[in-house]
Amino acid sequence: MEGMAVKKVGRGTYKQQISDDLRQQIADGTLAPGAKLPTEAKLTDQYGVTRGTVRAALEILVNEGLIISARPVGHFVRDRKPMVVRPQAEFRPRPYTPEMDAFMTEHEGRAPDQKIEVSIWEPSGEVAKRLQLESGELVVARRRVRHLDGEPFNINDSFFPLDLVRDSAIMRPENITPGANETLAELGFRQVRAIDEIYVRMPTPDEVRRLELGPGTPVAYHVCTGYTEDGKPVRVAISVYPGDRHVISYERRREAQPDSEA
Amino acid sequence: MEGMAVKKVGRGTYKQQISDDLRQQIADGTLAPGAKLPTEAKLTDQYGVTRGTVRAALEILVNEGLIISARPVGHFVRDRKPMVVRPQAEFRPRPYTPEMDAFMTEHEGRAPDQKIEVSIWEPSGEVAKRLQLESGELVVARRRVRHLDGEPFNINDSFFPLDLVRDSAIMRPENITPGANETLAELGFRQVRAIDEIYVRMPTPDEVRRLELGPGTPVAYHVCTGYTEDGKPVRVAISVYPGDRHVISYERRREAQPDSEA
DNA sequence: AAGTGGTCTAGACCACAGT
DNA sequence: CTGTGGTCTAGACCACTTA
Repeated sequence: MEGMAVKKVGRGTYKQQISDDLRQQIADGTLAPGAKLPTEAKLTDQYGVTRGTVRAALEILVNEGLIISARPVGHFVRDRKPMVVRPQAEFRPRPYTPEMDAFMTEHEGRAPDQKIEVSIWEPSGEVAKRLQLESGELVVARRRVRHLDGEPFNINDSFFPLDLVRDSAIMRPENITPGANETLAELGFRQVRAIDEIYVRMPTPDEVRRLELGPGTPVAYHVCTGYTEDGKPVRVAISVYPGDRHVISYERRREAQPDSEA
Repeated sequence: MEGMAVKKVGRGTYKQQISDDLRQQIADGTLAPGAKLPTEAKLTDQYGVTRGTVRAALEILVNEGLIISARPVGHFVRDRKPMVVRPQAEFRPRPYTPEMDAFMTEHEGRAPDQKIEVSIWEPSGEVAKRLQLESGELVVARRRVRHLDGEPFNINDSFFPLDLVRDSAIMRPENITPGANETLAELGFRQVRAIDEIYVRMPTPDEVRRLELGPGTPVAYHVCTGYTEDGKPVRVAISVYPGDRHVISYERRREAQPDSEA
């Protein structure tokens, strides 16, 4: 039988030994993707520890994103990237076709639910700093969650200084067909420069809620700040990409294959 | 007093209420970066629950990467990006200066420890698939962990089909000054195309060990596959970037500020 | 020596799905 | 109903660092 008793035999704590054992079974296919793990009670017997210890071991695997807990049914091996997602997505720092998302999505499925929430906000410190706002200045937030096949796919929030866009199309919750950047340009704030920052981190509870994330799912956090000719920041776009639903992928041609000599 | 008893008052489980409370204190600066949290015993008193429940709450924050546990000293608010790291790093899909890393690092500090482990491996499924190897074919692995100021900074492993590079400079553990790609080109395998894939996920235990990662630290996982003119894959480079030590950052100029209208 | 967090046990009650 | 995982309690022992 797999999962023999663990007491006194191996190295490390019990929960480590147990999670290592299960992780190995997942890696070598003994526990295939989608397979149901033994119940906590069974694992308790097999390994000869208490339920709490078994749960601690399972929690490790949950936090690694290897298994999920489907509430009163059991634990299951997670489908690694069962994913719809982004084959051949564009990742181009430089303009190719205007109005193209730096992380433009090629969806075979549909992407409905362009519900955009427009509201006036006191900006978070992060946004205020990038827009160089004095304390008390407000921003217009255009917040949306993009969906794909009914599932939340990513977060796409944009922030503009309220002073700049008051009464413009940007403040209306409809989709802006020419694009917010074009609207901004018509208001006299054409962006000529942008700084992109990409962070990798665990999601906030708010992101967990909006994207319906499971445990063990990190996100890529992309902040794009757009500047006008004279260096004034006029727009901050924040995108959040769940790690389990996205692969950033691109292709390079010609000579000089980077990634350094190793 | 902050952290009043939690029983029966708020919504959600106790550990949720407690972690929410602490998270709020971290967000609003009541608990500044680097600050020490109350001991588990104190929190136990303050919230009126058992130590196990307090620990469950703290574990949530640890897994979110908000706090760290410095073993027998206490829990501390994590310094968000206290980081050396990559201001203005290049992120250029296209060649600018040859031999430049797609994720080239600008280090103010030093980057010693270019220890490279060269070994002959049975390739993992991931590598074998990308190199289109038959089962049984071996690869040469050049594995290294780059350090910055003595701390592990990222993983940089390259894999080449053994047949192609046998007895070449690639099999020697020294740094290859002209670059592995140049060496490969001299062997007749000039790369003209590369496919990059970037995943965001939690680290494997192996990565945790090599990079000395703490809990709650996701990684960006970058796979670069290089192809010759006739479409033969000759090189797979795998880089792993800890989320707590890297910011991928780049700047764009000129018109067309992507990131889509929102 | 004292105090910290890390681990484990033993037992209890709950909400929720499927039978 | 039964069985599942989710939560919580109460108490114990340990390893480690610091004073």
